[in-house]
Amino acid sequence: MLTKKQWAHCLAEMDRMFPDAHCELVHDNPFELTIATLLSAQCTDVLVNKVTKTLFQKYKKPEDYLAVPLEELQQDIRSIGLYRNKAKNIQALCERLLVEYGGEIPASREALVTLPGVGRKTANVVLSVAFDVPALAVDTHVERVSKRLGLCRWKDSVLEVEETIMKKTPMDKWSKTHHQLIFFGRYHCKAQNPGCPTCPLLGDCREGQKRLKKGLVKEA
DNA sequence: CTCCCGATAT
DNA sequence: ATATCAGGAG
Repeated sequence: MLTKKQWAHCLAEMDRMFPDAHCELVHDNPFELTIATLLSAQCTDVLVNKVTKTLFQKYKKPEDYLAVPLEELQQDIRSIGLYRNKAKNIQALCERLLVEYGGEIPASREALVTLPGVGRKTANVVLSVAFDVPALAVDTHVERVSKRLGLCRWKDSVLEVEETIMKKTPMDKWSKTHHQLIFFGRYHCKAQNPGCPTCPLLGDCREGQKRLKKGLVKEA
């Protein structure tokens, strides 16, 4: 497992690698961010942004998503994948927003996770990005990077990963660290062919050291 | 645990 | 051909 000193070094290096890490889901308000994050499940944010560019011109408010047949909304987001579940969740979400929350996205995790299609990860994204509430969303990148580094255990659940990172990171850096871990996972420590040969974190990385001993890390 | 699912990279 | 992508629900 990473020591405190090693994690501090990782944070410093990621600061150098990705000083402007940020949310790459294009949005103008909490409602749009919630829709975009819901759509982003098992899909690249590039594809999500391509769809929401036109989607957010057609649908501005919850009422707009409920004014069309389900099949029409499905077609509008078809290229995203998982489009039947997502379209159904969006309409159910909008219905609940109008009935329970005056058409606005609630700013508490307890309320957010009760919304259709919104789990803990999406709730944490909305909380931290839209409402500036301390939270740390663990997505596929954050989970993979944390486990490769040895920041947490391989067997940890996403909730355990979240708790571990929060415990080991100052609260005022949760949001920045969250986005830096995503950028690091997306652009450097990729799922396929991780960039170990040029990685500034190789010396601290559990998986990287293992690969090094196996001769899998060739010099750049 | 399985299912949902199209687009893209490898 | 196969793996992966800002997951969530049953």
